[in-house]
Amino acid sequence: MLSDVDGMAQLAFLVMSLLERRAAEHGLSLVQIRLLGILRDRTPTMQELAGLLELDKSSVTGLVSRAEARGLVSRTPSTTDRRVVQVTLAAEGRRVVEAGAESFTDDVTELLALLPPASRTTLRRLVDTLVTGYASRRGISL
Amino acid sequence: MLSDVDGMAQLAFLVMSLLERRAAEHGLSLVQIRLLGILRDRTPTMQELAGLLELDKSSVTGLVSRAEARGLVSRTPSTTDRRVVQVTLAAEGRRVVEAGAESFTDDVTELLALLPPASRTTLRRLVDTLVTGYASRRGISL
DNA sequence: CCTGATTAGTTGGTGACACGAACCATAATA
DNA sequence: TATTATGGTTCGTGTCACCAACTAATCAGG
Repeated sequence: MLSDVDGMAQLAFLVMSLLERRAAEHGLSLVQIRLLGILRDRTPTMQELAGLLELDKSSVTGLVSRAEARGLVSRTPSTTDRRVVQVTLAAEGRRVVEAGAESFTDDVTELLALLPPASRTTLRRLVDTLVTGYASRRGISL
Repeated sequence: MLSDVDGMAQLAFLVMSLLERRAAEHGLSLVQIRLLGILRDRTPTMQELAGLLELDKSSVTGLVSRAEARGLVSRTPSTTDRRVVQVTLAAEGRRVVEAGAESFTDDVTELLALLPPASRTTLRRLVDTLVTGYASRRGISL
């Protein structure tokens, strides 16, 4: 049996691989699909995106510019602080990220089918505890 | 509570983040630490590495060349097929990957401390089932 | 044994994407 | 009003992804 550490790492690589594959189907990279995922339910500033994606702010500038060039997102200047922009999902971006999410859901469902139903429920609980516990500890909004 | 899908994705991002941070401490990228991790217990060919890392073989050429330039790995020509090279962990590479693995183990241990001991055991079992089940299905050697 | 096909790995080109330093415009503070 | 801090961008540099094309070596078939 895999150790805790190897198990967590291997599972993470596996899930990343599924996500990358689905992102690639829409001509997107992993970080692009993460960006669009974040924008599904909020309109963060560049700084906030940098924090959420754990990237340098200059990386976020490039990432958002390339996504904007493809019509996936748009930048909205703040009305209260002229230094600030908020990033918003464009219609095309929403279409792409929803389609990707749907395919990825199929992949995860198929993966979890390796477990009996009761174990899936147990896993969901444990994963939720880890993710929300970790986010709490780091002061991150999911 | 997070859905199965969001939970798996968030957990994967979290674990990747821990790994990336530890890799960066040794001046390594995620894919570099993955490469060294693979080389801990085998000496694969370039083709095998391409398969394990799910990368184009030209990407593996670059990755191995950069690692070789840093003294982390070395290429050994095959004695049975002059087209083939096998990639081996060098002493420095072994030092780096063991140190990284140790730090990452600490991170994972701390993360799992969010769960009671019985749940950790349960999680390890479930994760093992998923990872080995998936590998079996894909015909992958872990 | 020779020839054509296939394979292993490399090279070159291209674009994405990471970071750090420096910059400009704007906001906040003294 | 002047100074400091902040938000985002630009520029330079290096990694890293893929694809096409290449070279050298191996394999299969006649």
